[in-house]
Amino acid sequence: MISIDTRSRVPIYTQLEKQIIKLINLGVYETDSPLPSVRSMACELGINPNTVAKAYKELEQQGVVYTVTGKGLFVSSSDLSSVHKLTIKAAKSALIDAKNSGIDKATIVKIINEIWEEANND
Amino acid sequence: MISIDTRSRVPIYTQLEKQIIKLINLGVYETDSPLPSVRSMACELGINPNTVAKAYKELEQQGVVYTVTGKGLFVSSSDLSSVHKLTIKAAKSALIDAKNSGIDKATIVKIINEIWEEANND
Amino acid sequence: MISIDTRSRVPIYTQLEKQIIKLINLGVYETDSPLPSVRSMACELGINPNTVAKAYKELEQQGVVYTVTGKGLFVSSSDLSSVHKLTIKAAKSALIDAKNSGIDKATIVKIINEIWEEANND
Amino acid sequence: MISIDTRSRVPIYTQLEKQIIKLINLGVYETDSPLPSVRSMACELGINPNTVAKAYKELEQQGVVYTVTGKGLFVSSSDLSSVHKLTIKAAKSALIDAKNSGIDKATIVKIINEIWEEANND
DNA sequence: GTGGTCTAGACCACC
DNA sequence: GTGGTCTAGACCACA
Repeated sequence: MISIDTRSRVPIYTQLEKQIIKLINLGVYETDSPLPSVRSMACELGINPNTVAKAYKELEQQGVVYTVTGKGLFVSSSDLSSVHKLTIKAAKSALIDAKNSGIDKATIVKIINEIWEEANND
Repeated sequence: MISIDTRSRVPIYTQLEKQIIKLINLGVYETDSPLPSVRSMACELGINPNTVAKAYKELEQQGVVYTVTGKGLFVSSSDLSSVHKLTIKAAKSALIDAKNSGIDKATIVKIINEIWEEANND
Repeated sequence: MISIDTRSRVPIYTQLEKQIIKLINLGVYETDSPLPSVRSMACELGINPNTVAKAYKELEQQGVVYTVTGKGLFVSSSDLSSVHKLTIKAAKSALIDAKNSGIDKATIVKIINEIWEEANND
Repeated sequence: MISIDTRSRVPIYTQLEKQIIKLINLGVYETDSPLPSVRSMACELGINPNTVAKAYKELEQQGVVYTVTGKGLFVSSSDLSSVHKLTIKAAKSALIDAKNSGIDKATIVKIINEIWEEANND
């Protein structure tokens, strides 16, 4: 379910973080359920356990998950607000980038309408 | 006209690239007109000439500017569409992520209005 | 009477130790009276008996309780002064740090009042 | 100026963080001046550069220092408020610990008076 | 030169 | 079993 591109310039632990957040959003990892252990995740992805641990620790600092000593990492509840904040922050950053490139507001609004209209057809 | 934040995690040459593209959009740097020389730009911004050279080189690779040997760098007649496509693609991706997280369309629209309203004051 | 926060970074056995000391101070556990057995304590708190045993063992090493073979653990007649000395030493060290940082005495007094005022409601 | 106890149970990077904060408080590391580089600090203390990097990164997340890419780490200004917050937090934590151990408010107040009265004699 | 990332492998504390 | 810390050493991006 998680794919890592070791050749990408974006750090592996960052890729992991983003994909875990996505999976939490999609409900694959449920509130108060454990994430895969550092070792098993590392083994599955073929990367170093330290790298997984780094991603996990950052997620904990962001309030997305919490540690139970000796048991593992669990998805934090709190209405997923931490996750939402991160997602919104990322979107805002991309939009500011667009504005600074001189992209028209109308262009962006059009894109948004496209994205959310599809949802209405569900 | 160009401001560099040395404390930012965004590389200086990237900041420079983005701001030059913005200035071209605004018409400050006109088609077939020369950009400031590497040395003068570096001096003005108080940064290393190598850094300016790197930004210029990337802009040339993107087709935004072209070199005239012995004369300097000139703004290409290209409509920047290729550069914009990348930026738009990134923004779209972030927005789709937001939608998938269950974030409200209204929330996004509000953010967009915030970002572009500042621009209306120009 | 004892509450354990499994999510806390403070080890469970440490939480247990501190709360037992507090209860002895409050007179809930009286001198030469027995503490709950490892098993019953573990069961009541929903934690591992090994963890309770570890806390009990440390309390014994600190002289807070003593073992009567075959009967259990009893509250020592010690006045806890040795345990308190350690805590006071730690607090004093933190306060000196604060002073050296140029933090105002009033700020500290205010914090103390906040902390102990809650206690007055007991 | 910095001493590390590798045999202590408190992590090396935590010891480093605390001592750096102390040195900033004492004015040894001045605002907008660079900290020793990761490598030189590691060499001087006889520890691994990664460990130093970990301490530095945490300090940055706490807003105590900022990174200038390719240049190094610099002491953040902002009236040292970040540093103060950390120091106060540590003191508060120690005081709560003391209260929970059943230590009297009067005892603490006495300690505070001792500490700050010495200052008046300077 | 600087910090940042990653790996490999060791050891520890906690449960 | 779990996560946390530390080391040794490699490689990269940035200025």
